[in-house]
Amino acid sequence: MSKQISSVWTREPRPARTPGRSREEIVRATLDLLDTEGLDGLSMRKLGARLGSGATTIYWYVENKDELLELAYNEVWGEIVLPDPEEPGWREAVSAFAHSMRAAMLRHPWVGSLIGRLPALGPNALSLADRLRKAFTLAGFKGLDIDYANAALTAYVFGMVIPEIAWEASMGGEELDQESMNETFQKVAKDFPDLLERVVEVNAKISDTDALRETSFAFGLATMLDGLEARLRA
Amino acid sequence: MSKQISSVWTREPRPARTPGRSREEIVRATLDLLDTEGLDGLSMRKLGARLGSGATTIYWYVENKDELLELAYNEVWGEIVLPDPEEPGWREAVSAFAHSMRAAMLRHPWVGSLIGRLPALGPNALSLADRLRKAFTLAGFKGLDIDYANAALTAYVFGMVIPEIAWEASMGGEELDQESMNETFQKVAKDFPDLLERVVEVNAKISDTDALRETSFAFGLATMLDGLEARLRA
DNA sequence: ACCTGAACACCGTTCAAGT
DNA sequence: ACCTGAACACCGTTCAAGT
Repeated sequence: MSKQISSVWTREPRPARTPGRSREEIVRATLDLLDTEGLDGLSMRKLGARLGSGATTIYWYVENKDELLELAYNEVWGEIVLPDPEEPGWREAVSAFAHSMRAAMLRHPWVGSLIGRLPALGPNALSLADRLRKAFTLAGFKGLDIDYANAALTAYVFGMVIPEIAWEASMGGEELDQESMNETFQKVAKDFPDLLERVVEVNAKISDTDALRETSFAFGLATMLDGLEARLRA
Repeated sequence: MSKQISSVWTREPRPARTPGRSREEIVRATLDLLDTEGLDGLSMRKLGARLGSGATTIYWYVENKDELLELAYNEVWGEIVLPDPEEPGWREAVSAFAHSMRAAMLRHPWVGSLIGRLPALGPNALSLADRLRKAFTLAGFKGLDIDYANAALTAYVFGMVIPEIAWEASMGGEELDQESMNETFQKVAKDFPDLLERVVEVNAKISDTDALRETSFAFGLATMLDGLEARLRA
């Protein structure tokens, strides 16, 4: 028993006699709290209250708050769908996976702050990695390239969605109309006239921010997949 | 004056008479504290102590802690280098940028938790976006494709490095030898024999984790750039 | 085996008061 | 104009004590 990574998943879980409370129940409440009140809204005391127990009861089921977050994190991974790559072809399967991953992250924006802090070692994350590996193997990748392709694709999704989440958060949940958007940029980007002009121009042309983001996501995804296909031919 | 995004950069800064203390000095101290003690190590009280003042003095220069973090975040963007794309060609310039961005993030791992929480509206981020736009314009991208290319590339870098940071953090600064690495995975991935076998195999072959990560980064970067070039030809 | 409340050592932020 | 300390409303976590 040498040094280990600190994670819920490296510890043996409690036998889970499940008398009244259970780890399952706690995770569900945690997810609830995170989804409604965000990462800052989650505290052991609030969680305890929601479970009708003392805050410190939770420490019986979980070593600390980070473990709780790892458990919740794992649930998000469980929501991501990867279709069977045999049937529609690997590119379609992987593309659907990417969109599903983006949707899951946007549904649970608090993951944006977790990805840089907690490792994804839960069964759901590993299962997905396993299936993604199979998709890329089927595509024709060999050896380490399978893992590289894996990493590259998920990295792209992470990297697109994480700043999306930050953007959403900074608007505090309120929709920003086009005018105040431009006002903000005028203030912020006044030393970068080219950039500013560009943003105002785009804003004028495209009113639906969500659609723009989706298009941008699709562009980069197609680009990444094209690149992967090119590597397959080489 | 309609609704604005909440950010340091949308407020007029203090006149900055700079008698004793200054925003500059505070930002430097903040960076110091973040780099040595991490995001959790930064508190207004500790920062005040480091500046030889009361904790609440900082609130004269900054509205709240998030603004402080935005200021620090901006500094990191300032460290990223983007070579003149005219000279070595856009692909080389953009590639150097990506590596420089990764290096800056690894130097300041706390950014990993910020990217999903704070918008990057500081002058350094905008200046970089401006220059990156120019590089992609020079490459031959037109209209919105310039912005899409921009987003895709930076997303890739973000997405690769952020989990790298999480991984590093979860090892608590200690190097993990190969054996305990395998031990960890055996515990965690016991339900995914293929994945497990693969990881152990790779670990046996490649001892230098840093080098593996760099290779993986280079692979995805090349893939993304290939994809972008393909789009240019289309 | 499970749950509790008190207690400890922290937080960010407000604000009246000082110079 | 700038800085202060006290105070408020929180935190995560430990631990002796309860059932």
